[in-house]
Formats: sequence, structure tokens, C-alpha cells
Amino acid sequence: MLEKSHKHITCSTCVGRKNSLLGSLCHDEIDHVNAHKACNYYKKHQSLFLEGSFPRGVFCINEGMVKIFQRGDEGKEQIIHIAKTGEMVGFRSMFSETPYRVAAETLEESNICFISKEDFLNMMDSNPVLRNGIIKELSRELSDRADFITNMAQKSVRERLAFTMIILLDIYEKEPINLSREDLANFVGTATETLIRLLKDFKEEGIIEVHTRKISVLNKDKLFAIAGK
Amino acid sequence: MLEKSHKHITCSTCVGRKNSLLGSLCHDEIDHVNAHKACNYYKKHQSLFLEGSFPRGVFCINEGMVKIFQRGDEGKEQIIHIAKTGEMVGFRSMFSETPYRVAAETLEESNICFISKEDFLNMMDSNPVLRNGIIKELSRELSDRADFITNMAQKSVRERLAFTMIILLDIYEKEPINLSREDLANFVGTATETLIRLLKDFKEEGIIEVHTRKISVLNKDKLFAIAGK
DNA sequence: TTGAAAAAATGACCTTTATCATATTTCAAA
DNA sequence: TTTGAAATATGATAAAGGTCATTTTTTCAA
Repeated sequence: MLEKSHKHITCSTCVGRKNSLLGSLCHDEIDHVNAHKACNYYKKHQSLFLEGSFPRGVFCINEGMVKIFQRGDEGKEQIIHIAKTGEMVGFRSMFSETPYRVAAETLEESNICFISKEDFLNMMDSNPVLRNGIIKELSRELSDRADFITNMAQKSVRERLAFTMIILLDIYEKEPINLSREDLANFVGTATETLIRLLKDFKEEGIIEVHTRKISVLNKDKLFAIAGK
Repeated sequence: MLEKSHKHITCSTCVGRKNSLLGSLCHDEIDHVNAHKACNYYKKHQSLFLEGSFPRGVFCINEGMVKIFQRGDEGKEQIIHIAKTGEMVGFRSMFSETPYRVAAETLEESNICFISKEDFLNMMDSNPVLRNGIIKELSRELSDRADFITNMAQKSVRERLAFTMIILLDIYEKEPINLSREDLANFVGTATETLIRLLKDFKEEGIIEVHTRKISVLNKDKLFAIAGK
């Protein structure tokens, strides 16, 4: 259970930061961020930003999980990414100076800090390592999304589910996957009913184990085999 | 018809460059690029780079058209993007220092210049405008790909075809769309036969006009209506 | 100009997956 | 602990779209 107070989270001792984009910051920079940022506790299902709003800065996940999604024409969500501890969220549209085309919402209770656009852009100007890290990250995500598109276009729902579960294994690490069936369906890009039927298949094939909404993977190799390469 | 010789294309008079990412270069920088780059004439269906190879620099389209695509498990191509005159191709994987996850191939005869990784990264280090332009461009493409994913997941093939044709209108400008049925299907993400049947529908509905492989849009509004927003 | 190969088009059929209706289980607030 | 709402599950059905086979048209090189 997280600390629910709004108490300040100290950047210098933040465990997520070390491996994050802000891992390259020197002491002075960290101190500056630390003094200027805002820290917030978010309940489950709280919004960080909405599609169409204008970016005012970046969100830094100290602890928790956030879904990044778009709403299609009939209101159905398509989850594009799930960000977790150590990740930064919301900087993509900030650079393009356009309104968000995706929305972000917590999947569980989270502690999330906020760095203003101005502070963040200043840091980027003066810190080439940060800058290059961002460029690298943007490029990496671009490749991931190309894969996503190709999967969407060419794979069956069953194959995509396997693929998605592999991604989720990485996100949830040793913990069981803990997403609503609807969110899972919206990540795979299918109807909730179809997803539920396929989960049943996986269960019967001994690939997963399900306790209410929590899913544990028993046979990762089979998932890889189904997902294809 | 393009000049088929391998003669040098001068950056300072390149019409595409003005509105491109290299539009911000000062005289010295242009002269340097001009002196160090390589110019090449490409026939139709020639490869710029393959999936899995390592980036050695960036390609700058002086004139022509290039498809960026991935090959799915059964060898079917998924076209991710079509780049035209003035666009730069191949820099995304260069930043992430990983092998290309997409391939690039000309759709028509083209004149394309090549700037080495070293030269390009040096320019980026010393030119903040170029740097910011790249970051902005990467962000913009990231948003486009989120849209692409959501469309793939939630729209019918008919809707996606309309959406794709709107994109192609932008690319081909006043010219009729000139893509093989297969490429078009691989951009929409469907089977070639399905695509052909839908084109027939569009023809019968008076939305398009077809002369052999060339497609002219007669009613853009209908396309927008079908594509949804 | 012609002939072969590639591309486009059409038809028949079948699988996948969405949709709608309804039942059952889980969860959280009273 | 109960209870109502939300989430999950299941069944029946239909439609969208993929696949395979075949024909027609176009293209391009000899």
C-alpha cells in the first residue's frame, strides 16, 4: 500500500529515477528539479491528462502504473502503452506543441511527480545526455509502434493476446498481471467477450492461471510460440 | 522523367530542402553537407535499406517516393509510411543504435542523397534548431502512429481505406494516386482482393475514378465521412 | 507487335471475430 | 452481512473479411 499523503518525494533517493531518462542528471540539476516539481498521490482510475488538452509539463512515475490510450469514434479505448515506475509520461506532445492525442490515467494508486514544461525544456537545453536519451527513447517507441501496427494488421486476436501478455510480463515482472478484462481487450484491440473466451482457451491449455482478475503466466515459451517470433 | 545520371544535386538549390528538417541550416552547414553527401539515382523498387541492417546515415529524398514497411511473419508487407520529396528517411533507428526494424524501398524512380551518421550527428550537436526539429518530428510521428494503431484496432477495412486515401491525397497532392493494389492493401492492412472489391464500391459510389492503376478522388468529403472525423 | 508474366479482378466459400442477450460472479458500500 | 452495481462469463447469431481458384487485363521486353 502506498503512502497516501501528499508528502514530497525526494528525487535524489527516488529508486525509479536511476534507470530512467533522468538518471543522467547531476546533483545541481536534481536539486533544482526537486525544488521545483510537484508531487501528487493519485487514486486508481484518476486522469493525468485528457485527449485534446495542452501539455504543461511532464509526469514522472515514482510508483504506480498508468495507461496511455486513445478513444476511438464509438468511445472505445485503445491502449497504446502502459507506463510504470521510473517512466516519464506526457512529453511527446509537449515537443510537438500540439494538444495531446492520447489520454493518461492511473491503473492503480500511484505517486507521480510533475515537472513544468519550462523546467524540463531548460534541462534539455543544457544537458546533452538527457537530450540524447529523449531522442533515443522517442526512436525506440517509434519502432515499437511500427511493430504494434504490423501485429494489428496481420495477426489474429489469439496471436496478439499472446504478444500482449509477453509485454505485460515485462511490465508486471514477478507480479501477476492485474488488469480488467476490458483494459486487456482494449490493449489487444478486440472485444471484451472475445478476450474472455481466449483467456479461457489459454487457461485450458495450461498457459495461464487465473485468480479472479489476476493472471499468472505458467508457460512463457508457449506464449512466444503463439505470438510468433 | 527524372535525370538518370548520377550527377551531384546541390543542396543550396534543392527545392525539397526549404521545408524539410534541413531548412534551418546556415550557409556553412549546407556547404559542408553538400561537400560530404553522396547523391544517387534509384530505379523503381530499389531498396534503400533492409530490416535488420545497421543504419549508417540518413537518406534525403530530393525527388521521388519511398515506402517504409515491415514484413510480417508470413512475408506480407505492412506499409507504415510513405515518404516523398523533402522528407528524410532512416534516422529513427540511427538514434536508438539498433538495427532497422523497417525497410525502405522506392515506389518510383527517385533522386536520393545520403548523409553519413557522423556528419548528421555532428550537425545535430551544433544546431539546436535542427535538433528541435528532429525531436518535434519524432513526436509528431509518434502521435500519427497512435492514430494508426487505433484505426487498425477499431475501424472497418472500408473506413481504413477512406482514411488511407485521405493520407495519400496529401502525399500525391494534385496527381492521381499511383500505387499497386498490393501496396495499397498493405498500407490499409487488408488482403489485396478485399481492397479491390472496396475500390469497386468507391467507384460505384462516385467517390473515385480509376484509370488502370491510377486513382483520382472525385469526392473528398465522402471520404472524410466514411473515415470518421 | 506479340507473347509471356505480372497485376488486377471476380466468384465461391469458410473462418474469425464482433454483437447482442443473458447469466453468473465479484466487489464494495451501507 | 447484505445488496445492488459492476465485472466477468457464456451462448447464439451474423457479418466482415480472409483464402483459394480462376479469369481478365495490363505491362513490358523480345
